[in-house]
Amino acid sequence: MFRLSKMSDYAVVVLSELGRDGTVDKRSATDLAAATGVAEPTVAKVLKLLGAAGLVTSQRGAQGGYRIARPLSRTPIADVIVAIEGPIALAACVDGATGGCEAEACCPVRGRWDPVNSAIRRALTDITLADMQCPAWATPMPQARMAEPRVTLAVAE
Amino acid sequence: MFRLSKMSDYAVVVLSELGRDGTVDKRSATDLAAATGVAEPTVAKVLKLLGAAGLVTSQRGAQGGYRIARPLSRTPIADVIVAIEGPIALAACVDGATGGCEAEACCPVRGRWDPVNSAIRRALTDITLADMQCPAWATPMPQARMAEPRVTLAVAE
DNA sequence: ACAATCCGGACCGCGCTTGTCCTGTATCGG
DNA sequence: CCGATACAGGACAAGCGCGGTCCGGATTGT
Repeated sequence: MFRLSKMSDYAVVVLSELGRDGTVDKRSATDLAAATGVAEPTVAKVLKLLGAAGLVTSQRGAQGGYRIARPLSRTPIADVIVAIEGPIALAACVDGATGGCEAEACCPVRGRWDPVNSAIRRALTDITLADMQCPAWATPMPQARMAEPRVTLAVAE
Repeated sequence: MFRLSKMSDYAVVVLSELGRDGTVDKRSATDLAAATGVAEPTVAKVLKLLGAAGLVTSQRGAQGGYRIARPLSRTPIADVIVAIEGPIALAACVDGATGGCEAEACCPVRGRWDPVNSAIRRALTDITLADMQCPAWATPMPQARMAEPRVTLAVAE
């Protein structure tokens, strides 16, 4: 599988809603939760992470809310994923995984995932959030089709 | 992160060892465990999965062992990942995730991960196991450097 | 100044992945 | 023919990260 966390999915949903057809309105977390159907605390958490990464700006206080920092077409998905999940890397032995594999006989293929990581990084920076927007329902949030055309995409199998 | 499971890493290590400089020798799981430094039960589990996917052939009984089905240059990493982790997909709502998100207000971006999945699939099929082999230590398994040059690869951050 | 409202950080339970072990089966050597 | 070796398949326990929730502090409008 590839287990991109569900949070990143939520982030894309929220950002898409927040930047729908170039809107720069201030939207509250509660409002976004209602519009996207995602639980409110979860939306708040996602927005928090996105704010820390600079993808959205926040306005506190009454009548406050969130605003997108850049248009969707200028926001590669890589940025969203990094904001939610941290640095993109494939290898298991990443960011000091408690002692580095095993002390003895350490990974013979250490660092060999680099070309793979680079390829994926490139793929993810080439696609922006705007590319993920379906022009059809870019306006009133249809919210119709339920659960059939899963994404899955088997490779070889 | 991207959380490619550690098992896939082991699979690459084991396959690389098994197909080192075009060898087609029969190797036992115990032998491979000793050569790679990975725990033997884990090696057995990985080899089992690889065998089910047809990436290695097995010979049971005394003097049995495993053999690679194809040279490393003909084995894209995508095959290995699919063998270990299952179909490659990024979205969270994959393979009937118990009711499909939430019944109501289902993912507004359903299916929008397709271009991302395609791009990653392409990147993973373009790189073979041979590309991950460092020509320098393709021969006697140096097993020297310990734990410094992590893979990590931050994207934007 | 008060109150409504919203952001920020901390916390905890659940599920998955990881790693191991055990039993059964097939093959080869003696 | 029998025993030893080595793979096959499943079940099982532990560790960890994710997901989801809550509460406190800050801020703005009235």
